[in-house]
Amino acid sequence: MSTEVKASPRERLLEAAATLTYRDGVGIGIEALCKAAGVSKRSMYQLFESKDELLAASLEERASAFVATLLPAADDGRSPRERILHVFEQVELQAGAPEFRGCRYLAVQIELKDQSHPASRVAHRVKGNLTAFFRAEAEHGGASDPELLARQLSLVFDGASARAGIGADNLTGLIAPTVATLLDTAGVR
Amino acid sequence: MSTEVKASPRERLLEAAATLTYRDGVGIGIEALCKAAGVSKRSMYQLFESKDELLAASLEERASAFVATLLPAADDGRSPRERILHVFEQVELQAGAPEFRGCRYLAVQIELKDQSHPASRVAHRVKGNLTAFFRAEAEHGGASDPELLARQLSLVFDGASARAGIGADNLTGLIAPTVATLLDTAGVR
DNA sequence: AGAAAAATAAACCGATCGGTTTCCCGGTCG
DNA sequence: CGACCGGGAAACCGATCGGTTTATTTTTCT
Repeated sequence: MSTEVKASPRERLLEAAATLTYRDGVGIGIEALCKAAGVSKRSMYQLFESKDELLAASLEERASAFVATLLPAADDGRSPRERILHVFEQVELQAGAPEFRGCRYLAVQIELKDQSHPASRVAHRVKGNLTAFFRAEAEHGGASDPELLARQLSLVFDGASARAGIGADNLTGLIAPTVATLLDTAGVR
Repeated sequence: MSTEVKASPRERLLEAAATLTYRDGVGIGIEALCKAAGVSKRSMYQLFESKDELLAASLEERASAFVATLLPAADDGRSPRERILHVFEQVELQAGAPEFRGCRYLAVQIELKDQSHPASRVAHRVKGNLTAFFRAEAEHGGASDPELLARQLSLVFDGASARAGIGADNLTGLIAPTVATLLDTAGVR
């Protein structure tokens, strides 16, 4: 029993940053982050250049969990249509949790406004990857216009998670028929 | 020519608040708002109880312009389908402007996170009104499930403006076919 | 045990936050 | 003229911001 019974300061900081910025916004203070992580500011600034970099790194680290949670396994036997629907089933599932606040990557970009901010860049990349997944599946599924379908699905993804995040809609019975309609129209059976 | 050659301090404050919070976020300082409005903090705090109330009031005031810009005239001769499409044409138009940053009401709610914040409540109401418009038109247009269609359209509205606002998509050729697909499926010709 | 390295807590920095108060100037009255 | 008064400029308040530094403790290594 030698391997990592406890998380490293770095991991704890990334975790705290991800959790607290998601709940309270990027305006959360460094002091609060360090306190939550049980790490001194001094150590934090040896591990990260700045708050901006910590924020960007925490989004980066969460990216793998993001895709792991949403995307289906790379080679499961299911059809492109089923694989796409799987993503939205996961969104609806997450939206049920009371602490759900929408897609963190969208929220960070909206809060920061500055597209050149390191964290905004990470967020932009992660969202680009999701769109790329949709496009690949759309192509594989024989969509009439894979690029269009991918953009439509990304739009629905962001719209759904945003509206659920602000409590404007609980998504029940909304996502599945909407996505199905788009898939049908695109010719993805 | 006696009526309002210049805006009142109150109007200037509301305008400055709307402009600056839209560009820089709700974290913008009171000092900057007052400076931009050409009003002293002293006067500002005589006109508004707090920053929160100023923010809420500025959103409230912008609400009429919001609906005036997006919604068609109440009694133009067009069909429900055309009236719904009109809204999204306006969104696509606005998204072309370089300073466009997505729907301000959605942004405010995401930034504040607190749903009980006065400004969040105003935002929630305004968005509810838009959904109500969609629902009314959906009913009038004979949609098979007006409530579902209204939620779908709201979802597309928020998704589209959010993604355009963060520079993830320029919406060109995206909204019209998407909305048309939803309208078709709902049976709104 | 004792030197060396690392990590902590906390003081500190200048700047800014939302909000209050003081001061002072320019009008408008009697 | 002189008393008044609204409002602007700016000082001021305690709190917090991101970030640095000091001093002390804890850990590690020999």
